[in-house]
Amino acid sequence: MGQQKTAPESGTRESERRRTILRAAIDVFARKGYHGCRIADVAKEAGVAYGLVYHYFKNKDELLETVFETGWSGFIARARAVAESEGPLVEKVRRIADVAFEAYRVDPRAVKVLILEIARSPAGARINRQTAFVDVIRLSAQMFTRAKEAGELRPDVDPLLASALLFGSIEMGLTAFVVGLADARDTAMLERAKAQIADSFLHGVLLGGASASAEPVKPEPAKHELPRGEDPPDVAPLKREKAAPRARAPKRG
Amino acid sequence: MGQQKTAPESGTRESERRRTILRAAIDVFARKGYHGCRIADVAKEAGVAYGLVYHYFKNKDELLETVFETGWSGFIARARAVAESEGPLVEKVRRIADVAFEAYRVDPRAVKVLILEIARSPAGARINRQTAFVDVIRLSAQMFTRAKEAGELRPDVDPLLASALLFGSIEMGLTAFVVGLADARDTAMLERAKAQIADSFLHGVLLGGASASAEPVKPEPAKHELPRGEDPPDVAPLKREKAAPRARAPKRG
DNA sequence: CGGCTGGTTGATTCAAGAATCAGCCAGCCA
DNA sequence: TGGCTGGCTGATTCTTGAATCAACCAGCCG
Repeated sequence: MGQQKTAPESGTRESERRRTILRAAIDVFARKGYHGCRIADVAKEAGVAYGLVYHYFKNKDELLETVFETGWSGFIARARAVAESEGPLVEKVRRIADVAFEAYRVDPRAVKVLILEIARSPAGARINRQTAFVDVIRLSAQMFTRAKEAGELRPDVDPLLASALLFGSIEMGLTAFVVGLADARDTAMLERAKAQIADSFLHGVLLGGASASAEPVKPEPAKHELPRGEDPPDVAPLKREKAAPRARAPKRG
Repeated sequence: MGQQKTAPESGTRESERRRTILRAAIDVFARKGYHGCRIADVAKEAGVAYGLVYHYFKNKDELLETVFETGWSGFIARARAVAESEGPLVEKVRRIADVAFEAYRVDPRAVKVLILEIARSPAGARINRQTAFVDVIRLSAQMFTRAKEAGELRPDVDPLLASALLFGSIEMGLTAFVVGLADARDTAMLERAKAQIADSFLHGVLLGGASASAEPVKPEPAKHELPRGEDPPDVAPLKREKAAPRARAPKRG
């Protein structure tokens, strides 16, 4: 009684429908959060019958898990390629930032789900969510260890910590966009953010203080400071969806 | 008809029971996550009848909200005090890192809940969870803006982004402990992490490259590199609790 | 001492929503 | 054309767990 769920057709060409549903899931998760939405929402978003979701995915958890695997595995692969490549640390760090921001550019919703729902919260139980997160950090920690042996790193810098800090910076940088603190439509801002993350990180970590070819990527020196058009949009310019799913009976109102 | 729930006695001396329950909630949330636990778990942990939880808290959400307010407001207050104080940026940044790590030292569980459940996830709907998070970033962004005007910051550094990066680093540094990547019982490691975060961040951001009085706090130059006793504990040394709450009927075999 | 007050109990109620399943229908082969 | 296959449907079932509430008890006051 095998699962005919995966790939009814040839290898990569999994059912069109399955992908539609997955896509819808990403969107809905991004909008309402994993716990804040019901399977019915996903089905509706996909324009598909409720039951069909269960035809393609064992349960809600597997849905999230799949979103995770799909998105994360791609990122890990790219990050690993960079981390294990040859070349100066400076380059690698910049390219890792590239990978992350490119992922965001291509599919912000997916990144949002990855960051908000999966990377942290003990939400979807199943897979090694945390483990996976930890994996990337380990991966890049090795990179730093090698860099350190090669004398590219300040000797007092702990590779593991450095790795954590790099991804912390990247993640929080992205979070700023995800959460709406910064305007994600502002491409220039994205570019600047990416550059600044790599730069800030490197200059603090590299052996030779503020040297090490600071501006290689962006041509403009320092065009605009706070790229958003208006001044700081009060408190939170984020979308602020419906975001109040639970709380059925307010006890004594 | 008013809520006799809060503070049946004098102001600060809220019912002993209430605090017991709150404490239990923090512990259980930290262990299983907000969505992964039932009120019954909290009650059991507190050694208290199920119904009593509802005597002191309107509902599950309010419980999380209270955990949030309790923990976060303290942190914000301290962070604000630092950010708005007089003195060189270097000092302030170091003190902010202090505040965060001190909070962790005092009550790691609470910090875990704050980081994993509240700061990010669209979990507990109610309060401005995200807003609060955003607030701190704004707060420190102002600090950076002023620093920049005072010429303490590289001119090409965006204050908002810098702020995000600082907290990203701090948060991810803490997450490393929260998640078990690093051993939280290793006090030296905590100290080093704190120092390294501030240092790395500053040197990349400050006007004068790698200058600016690097080692003010820690006396030892570079004692141990990877402070954990053993070598990298495979994949994930984290507690790995039960962490598989959902998934009732596995459909077909 | 007897009855009142308010913290405490936990079985019961109830709604949400995950998962199921009995079929429907479109395309295809004989 | 008739019947078969398998993707697809969505009302129905079933489980979970939040929230309620009627009763209980300990101390206290009159």
